[in-house]
Amino acid sequence: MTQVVVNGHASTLDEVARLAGVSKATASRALNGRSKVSAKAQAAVVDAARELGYTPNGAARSLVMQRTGSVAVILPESDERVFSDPFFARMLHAVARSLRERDLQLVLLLAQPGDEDRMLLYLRGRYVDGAIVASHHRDDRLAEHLSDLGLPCVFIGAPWIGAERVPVVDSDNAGAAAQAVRVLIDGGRRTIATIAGPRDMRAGHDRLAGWRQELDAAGLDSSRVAHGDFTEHSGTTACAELLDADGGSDIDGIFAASDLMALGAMRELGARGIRVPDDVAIVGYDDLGVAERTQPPLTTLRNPIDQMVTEAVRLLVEAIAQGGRGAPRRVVFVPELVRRDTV
Amino acid sequence: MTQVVVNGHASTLDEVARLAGVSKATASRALNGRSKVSAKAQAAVVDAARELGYTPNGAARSLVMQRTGSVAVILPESDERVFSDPFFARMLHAVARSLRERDLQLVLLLAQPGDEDRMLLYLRGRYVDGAIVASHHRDDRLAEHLSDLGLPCVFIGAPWIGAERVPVVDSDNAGAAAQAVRVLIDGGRRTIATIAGPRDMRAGHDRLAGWRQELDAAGLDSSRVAHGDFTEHSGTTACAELLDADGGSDIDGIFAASDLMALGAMRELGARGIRVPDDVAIVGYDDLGVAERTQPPLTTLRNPIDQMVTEAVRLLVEAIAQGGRGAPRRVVFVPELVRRDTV
DNA sequence: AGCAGCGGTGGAATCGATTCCACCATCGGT
DNA sequence: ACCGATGGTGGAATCGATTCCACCGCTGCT
Repeated sequence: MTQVVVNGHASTLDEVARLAGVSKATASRALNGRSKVSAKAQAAVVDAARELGYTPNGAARSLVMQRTGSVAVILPESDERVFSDPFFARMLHAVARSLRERDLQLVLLLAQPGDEDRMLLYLRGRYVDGAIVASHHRDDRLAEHLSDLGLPCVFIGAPWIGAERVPVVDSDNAGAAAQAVRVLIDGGRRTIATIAGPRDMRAGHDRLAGWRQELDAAGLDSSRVAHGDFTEHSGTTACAELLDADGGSDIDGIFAASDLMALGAMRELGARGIRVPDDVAIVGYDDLGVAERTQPPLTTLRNPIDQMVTEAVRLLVEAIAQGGRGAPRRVVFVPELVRRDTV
Repeated sequence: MTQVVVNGHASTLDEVARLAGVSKATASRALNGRSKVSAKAQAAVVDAARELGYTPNGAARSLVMQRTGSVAVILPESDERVFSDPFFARMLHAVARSLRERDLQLVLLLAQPGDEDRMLLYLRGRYVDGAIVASHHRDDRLAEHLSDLGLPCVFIGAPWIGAERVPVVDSDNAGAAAQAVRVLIDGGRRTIATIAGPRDMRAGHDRLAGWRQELDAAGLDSSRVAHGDFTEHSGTTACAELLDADGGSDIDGIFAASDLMALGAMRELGARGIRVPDDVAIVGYDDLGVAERTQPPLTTLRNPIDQMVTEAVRLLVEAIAQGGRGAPRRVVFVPELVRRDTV
């Protein structure tokens, strides 16, 4: 590799052009390859660029192109959650792959609770061409802000506020929860509790609603609810709460709104000598690896993260190409039931 | 909040100035507050800016200022590892806090194994003012590349190659490992094994070296080594390997190079009916939360992540201010032993 | 009254790229 | 031999901010 002569500062296109004996215009054309350049000029420019270790200045380039070549992934979530929940790991992995294919740089913005303002400033500064937003809370006005901003964006999971103003890729949380309940009922269970997610999150809310709706439709009791926060520990606590409530010992089925909570619940059941699935059947949600490794392996609903992400990136790229015009679209995927041994 | 009239495009300083009835120069001064502006002009500009929902264009600004106001955190690590290892969570949390205090935007770059080139292109494009690099592998030439680039950077944990060319904030892994061994010896243990980290990572290598050196100094056997990859599962496997080797049943002390591996080892010991610390004493490494919650609570070495990060950010800001000149500094923190109940 | 000094101000240069537009060869066709 | 395409090229405008520098009108001093 012929290497770089830096004399203190990064080299500019002007220097490359001078060294190659052509104008800036020709140098730019030679490097970007859009327009025709003579073979001789082409070679001279490429050599000069290599010799000087030239890389275009991003600021200058995006100033004139109105494009930065990078997109933000925004996680409006405390960072403990981001790093403890396998959902995010899987999602980021998929986003990274998807963006790589399209030659875009991923910029991850961790939006701390108190820090939204700086983040918005960053986005309004047009440091990125667009944004993908995943999972957020009830009182979050991010959708409106982004929509006001005119910054192309796609939400993974519908926001509480302003969902109609932005493109959304979602999964049918309520339908999936109903599916889980149906499986439990079909397995002969009649007293079905749920360990629900946080009330202020879409996924938590909708899965609870689906559970309730399906039980009501079947004429069964839909009052046995305990809330967790999707973590294993909260699953254990919630399960204990359910079992200790009036008539808790009647419970013969549990729908947990995440696999981690299901795992926590199974630990609690195990500790009390309650057998799964003999005494209590249990269905989780997500299927991101944990479910296969529980004892026994967990029946769950596969969260179609990869598909959602692929679609989200497709929509975002489309929106960027259109300059943000075009009606907000909405795509919904349906989670698939994965039968294992807990039901 | 008076809101924003967007007529398709983001508003510019020129528009603000016109609306306020002043020149661009005065408008800029009023908004940045560096130089004196009359109270009247000041108010007019601020009002106009609010009315138009003005935010400076980042590209234009950093083009002239030679400064972007954001710094990259580079994790040259597969993203499964990034999201499964609590080390990264804690580190990012600390970095985010530290940067927030200094009004810098954090940009997280996940450097996939095959993706370094795009990342380097991004860095050479000067989209960020500096970079913090954490944890990386043996064959990684990132330090050299960054040094060639002239981009201010700080490494957390010394890189294998080119460490002398970049500022480094490190912890004394070898010294800490030696400390662990000493505690085990002082507790009367004589057959001390280690579950080491990956050979191709600094932390793995140095902790192993410290363990060996201290045992050699004490005239004890330093041949009982099994390697893991810092995860819980690998700890279980490595522990089984140690116990099943020749004379494995003599082992009465284990130093694990991470708490997660220590946890995995304890599970294996438990499964075999070997008591901790009665039969085998064990010391972990990291103390990022897991260690307090093991059964019994784990004696370990506290990885001084918060301090390292704070110092790294300090050094980086300094380097940015100096324009990257100044000799690369090196700061080393000493992990502290946290006594709990496994030794 | 005259002049230095200072708070404010606007015009113009600057950062480093892309791209429009005008221009000049050269070539092929009649 | 002339005329219109072409294919390449460079000068200059452009993107949107910051900042240098020249300048203006005051005040306050001698």
